[in-house]
Amino acid sequence: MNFPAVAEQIDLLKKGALEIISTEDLGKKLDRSLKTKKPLLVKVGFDPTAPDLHLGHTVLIRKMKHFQDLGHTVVFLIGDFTGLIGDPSGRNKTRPPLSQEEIAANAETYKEQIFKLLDPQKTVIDFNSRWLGVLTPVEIIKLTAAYTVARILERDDFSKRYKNGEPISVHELLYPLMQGYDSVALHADVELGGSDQKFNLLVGRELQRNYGQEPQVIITTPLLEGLDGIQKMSKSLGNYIGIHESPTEMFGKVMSVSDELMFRYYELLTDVPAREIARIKKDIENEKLNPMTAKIDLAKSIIADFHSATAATAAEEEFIRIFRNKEAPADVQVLNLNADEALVDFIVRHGILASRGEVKRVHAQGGIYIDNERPESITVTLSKGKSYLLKIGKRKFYKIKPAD
RNA sequence: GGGCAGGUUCCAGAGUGGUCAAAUGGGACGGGCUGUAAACCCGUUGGCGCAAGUCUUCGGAGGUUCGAAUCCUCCCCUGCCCA
Repeated sequence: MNFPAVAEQIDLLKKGALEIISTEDLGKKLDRSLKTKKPLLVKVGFDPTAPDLHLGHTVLIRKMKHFQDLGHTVVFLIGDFTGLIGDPSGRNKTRPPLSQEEIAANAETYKEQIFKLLDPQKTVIDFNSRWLGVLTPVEIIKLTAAYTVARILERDDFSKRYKNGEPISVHELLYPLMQGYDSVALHADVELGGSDQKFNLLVGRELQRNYGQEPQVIITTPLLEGLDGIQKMSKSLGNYIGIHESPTEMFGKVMSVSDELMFRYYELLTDVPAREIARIKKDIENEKLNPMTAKIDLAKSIIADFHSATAATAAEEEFIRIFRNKEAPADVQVLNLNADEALVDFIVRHGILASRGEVKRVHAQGGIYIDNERPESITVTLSKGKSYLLKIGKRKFYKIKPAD
């Protein structure tokens, strides 16, 4: 394996990374790997719970990919043992233990999702129950002796809970130690994680030192802002783009992102070099480039990652058709009409809008179109045997026609 | 077991006997503008009804009252404190 020069490697690894502890150590490790032709072992831990990844998660996965592209070994570690504790950061709920079957099934789901970005040939999948599950009590005591309570309580969420007099179970304190022990067991050279994982990653360093190993370098990735540009992308906030979404959905969602947030997405969700991003930004400021064009390119790049370049182009054409040319999309949902029916009734019956009141409202605001014209009244009759194009707002299109 | 604070429309959060379908903010939706589903501006945001109006809604069940989200009783749930 031929590795690129160290400086070049660091350049790539730095992009979109929040923090590297330390860049110097990273340089040394890369340098050594270059000389010995031995790839670095890069560890990234994931929860064993059913994954449903969105672009926020891919920031980290992309960083894994960077290591792979540079020829290093990436271990995708499923925390099936630590999952029994549940990382207390966030909430302090103990998780119900998952069965072997569930864990295996979740691992499959993970694979199917991460291999959209990662190279299956170069990805090692491992489970930490392999070594944590066989630790003896003596070994566990040795592990717990390697770290002090005061240090663990430094962790932000622990200290907050402690100060507020909220309960902290003893086993929760073990979580960072167990995760750190993973690094010992794997002899990890590098561990990647989201910025919220910083503390745990640092514990890995300490433990490795304690077990006579060279401490791992840690790289944290930032939390990606959601579509609103303010809160972090999450499923529960509904401000996410899921990696399973259709190209059309993805395209639209990317286009709905503010021009400002677009650059952030460029940085964290594409492999466009930092230099190039800066150029795009400048061109937009100088009005040499239309922000919309840049946003279209971004959307296409993201879609190409999870679908294909062809799908990306198709999504673009569709978008332009609908929003610039204000035409109907290529594939319009077809609804059948077999008897005369008032417009309102038709809309409500098909659940397009929730109630007659809502139809009334939207109509009053000029949001209902039949064959591109605003009907006088919502009680106009749709005649059987005829075809209509119904448009509600800017995005909902329906073709009404008799059943075949 | 005891104490305290709470449970309001999609969310947050006002409202403490009529003027409350319920302030305000967020979100969502619609319109305008635009090379973007950017930004910005305006509007809408319980059901039925063309409307007047009417029905259902403020944790649950009862009750007081001409009238309750607002008062009383019991119950359920959440958070914190004490034991």
